[in-house]
Amino acid sequence: MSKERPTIADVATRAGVSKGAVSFALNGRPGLARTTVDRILAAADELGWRPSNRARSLSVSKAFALGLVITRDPGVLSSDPFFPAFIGGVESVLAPRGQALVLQVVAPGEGEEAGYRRLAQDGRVDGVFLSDLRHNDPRIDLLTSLGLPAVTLNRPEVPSPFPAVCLDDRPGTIAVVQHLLELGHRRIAHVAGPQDFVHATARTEAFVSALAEAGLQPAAIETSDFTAVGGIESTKRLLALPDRPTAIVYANDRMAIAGMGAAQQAGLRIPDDLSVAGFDDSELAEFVHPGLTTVRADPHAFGEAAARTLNQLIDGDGSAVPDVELQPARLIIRRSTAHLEDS
Amino acid sequence: MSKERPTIADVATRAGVSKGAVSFALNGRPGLARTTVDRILAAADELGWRPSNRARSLSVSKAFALGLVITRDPGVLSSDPFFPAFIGGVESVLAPRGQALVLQVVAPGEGEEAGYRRLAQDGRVDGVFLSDLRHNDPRIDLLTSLGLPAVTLNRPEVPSPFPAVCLDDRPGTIAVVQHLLELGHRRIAHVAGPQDFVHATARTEAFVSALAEAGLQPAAIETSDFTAVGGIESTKRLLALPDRPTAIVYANDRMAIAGMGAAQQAGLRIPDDLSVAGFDDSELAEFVHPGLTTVRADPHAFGEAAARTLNQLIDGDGSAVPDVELQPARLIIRRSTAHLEDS
DNA sequence: GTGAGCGATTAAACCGGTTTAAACACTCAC
DNA sequence: GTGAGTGTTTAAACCGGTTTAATCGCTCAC
Repeated sequence: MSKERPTIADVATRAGVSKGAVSFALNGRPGLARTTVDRILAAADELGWRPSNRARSLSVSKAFALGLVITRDPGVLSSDPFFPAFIGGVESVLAPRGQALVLQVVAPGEGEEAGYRRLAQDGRVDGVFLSDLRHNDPRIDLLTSLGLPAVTLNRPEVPSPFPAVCLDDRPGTIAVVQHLLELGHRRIAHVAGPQDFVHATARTEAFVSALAEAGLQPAAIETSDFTAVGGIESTKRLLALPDRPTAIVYANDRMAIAGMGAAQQAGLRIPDDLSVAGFDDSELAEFVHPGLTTVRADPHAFGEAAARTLNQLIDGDGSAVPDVELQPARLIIRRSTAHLEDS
Repeated sequence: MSKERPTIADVATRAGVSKGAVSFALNGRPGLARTTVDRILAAADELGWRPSNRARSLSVSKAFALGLVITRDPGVLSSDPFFPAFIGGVESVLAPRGQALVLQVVAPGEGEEAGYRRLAQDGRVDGVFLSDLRHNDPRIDLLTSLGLPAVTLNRPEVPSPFPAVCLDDRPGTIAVVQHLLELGHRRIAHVAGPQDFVHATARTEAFVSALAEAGLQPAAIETSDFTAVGGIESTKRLLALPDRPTAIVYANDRMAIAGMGAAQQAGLRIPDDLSVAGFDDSELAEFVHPGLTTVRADPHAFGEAAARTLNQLIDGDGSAVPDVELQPARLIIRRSTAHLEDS
C-alpha cells in the first residue's frame, strides 16, 4: 500500500486505457463508449483518485479559487458583522464546486493596489469580489487592466464592466426615518459613514430624502468613519448643539452602540431623552441596553449571490452577466427608539 | 507589444541561455557565472517576467499558501474580535513571501473534517492553523493522517506532533480576579466558555485557582457558549441566585456586554450593584456604558508568530520547531468594576 | 475487394516551471 | 599531448493533468 497519491497514469493503467481517455471520462466529454467510461470511473474510484488541482491549474490556466481583498484597518475590521456572514455565503457556493477562497486583509491606502496585483499576477484567483465599493473606485480600472474578472458589491454610479450584486440599503434607512417620524421626532440627526463609500452615501441620501418627503431638514449630519471612536465623537458634537436632536440615526451599529454609551455617559436616558437607531443588526444590537433599533440585511445571501454571479462571469462565454438585486434591508424595532416625550 | 505574459523560455531566449539557467539564476543556485546571472536577471527584468505560481506549484509540489479553517457558526463568528486581527498578523508574514491565505468557514460539526480533507487533498495549502483548539482535539490525528503540517494555537495537554504557539490567558484572568478581590468582592461568579475548548478551560481554571489562592470558592460557575444570548441566560441565572454574586467574570467580551445589558435591564446599576469584567478587549468594550474592564491580548502578534512558526515547519528539514510563547494577556481596568458597596 | 465514413481510442504535444545528468570549455600537471 | 579536474552550461526528463491530431477497427456502399 503505497502512500503516494495515485495519478491519472495509474488510473489509466488499471483501466487499461490511455491518460487521455481517463481525462475524457472524468470531464464527461463525448466520444467515449459508455462501457469504457464506466470502467475508467470504477478504476478511479477503486484507487481513490482525484485529479491534482495543481496539474489542472497549469494546463487549463485556471486557479479554481476566488479572491476577497478586504481593505480595512484590522482594528476597524474587528467586530464588523458583515464579512464573516458574507464569507459564509461565499463558501457555501464554492465548497461544492471544489473552489477555494483566498483572503487578503490590507490596511487602507497602503498595499491595496498591490494586493489585487499580486492576486492577479500570481494567478491565485480567477476573479475577485469588489467590496466596500467607493465612488470613482480606482479598483475598477485596475482590475480591468489586470484582466481580472470581478463582481461589485453594489453598483457604481458610472457604468462598470463588471456585474453588480446589489443590496439596497435605502429602504431600510427610509423605514428608520419614517419610524422616528411616527414617534413624533422632528429634530433627527445622522451620523454617516465616510462619503467615499457608495453604501455610506446611499444611506445618507436615503436619510435626507426620507426627511424631505416629510418636509423636514436633517437636524445635522455628522460624517464619521464607522468606528466606535468616531461614533462617540460625532455623538458628543451632536449633543452639544444648541438645538439638540431628539433622535440620531447612525450608519452602522458600532457607531450607534458607542454613541449610545456616550449619551448615557452624558447623563441622557435612552430612549426617553434620545432615540437611537443603528444599521446592520449586529449580534450585540439585540442585547445592549436598551436593545438597539436597527436595520437588518442578509450578508449570507449577499455572499451566495456574489459568488454565483462571479462564477457565471468566469465560466461564461463573454456575454453579459445580469446584475442581481437582493431583498432589501428591513427595519428591526427594539427599545432604543421611543415616542418623543414633550419637553 | 504582446499581451501574453512572458514565460521562462522568453527570458532564456533573450538572455541567450537555456531555461534551466534562468531557473538557476532566479533561485540563486550556485554554479552559474556571476556575469551570466546578471545578464539573465536583467533580461527577466526587461520582460517584466515573474515565474508562474501554477507551474512552480506543479513542479515543486507546493501550494505556496497556508490554510485557516474557522469552525464556527457564522452568526457566532460575527463580531469575534480575534480572527480579523489574527488574519492581519498572518498576512503581514505571508505577503512579503508571496504566499496566500486560504480561508474556510464551516459550521461546527458538519463539514469540519471535510474542510481539512479538501484543503489537503486538493493540495491547496502547505499547512494549516489549528485554531480554537479543543481537548483531545480530533483534528490532530486527522491532520497527521492527512500528512498536513500544522501549528496549534495554544498547547494541547497531550503531546502533539505539531509546534504550538501559545498566548497564556491565565495571567490576565488571574489579574481580573485579584483586581476584584482588591475591590472587596468576595462573591465572584464566572461565566465560562464551552469547556471543550482549551482556552475556555484555561480561563476557568485560572479563575478558580486565583480565588483559591485567596481562600475563596467561586460563587458560581456558569458554562456558556461565548455568544451574547448565552451570556444573557447565564447572567439571569446568576442574578437569580439566593446569594447573588457581587461580581461576574465573563470568559469573553461579548457575553460580558450582553450580560451587562441583562443586568441593567433587571434594574441593577453597574458597577454600583454589580461589577462586570470581560475578556478580549473588543472594540466596543471601551465604549459601552460603563466601559468594560477586560483583558487584552495581541491577536495580531499571535497571527504573525503562528505564520512564522508554520512556515518554519514547512520549510524545515524535519527537525523539531520550537514552541513559541507570546506576551500574556493583560488587565485593562475601566468603569464596569468598582469598590464593593457595603450592603 | 476496396475505399469512404465514422465512432472509439491513443500518442504526443503542451502548460511553465524545476532538477538531474551529461556535455562542454578550459586550466593545469605530468 | 593527454588525462584529470574544475567550473559553466545545457538538454532532457519530470510534475500531472488537458487537448489536438492521428490512428485504429468497423461497417457499409459500390
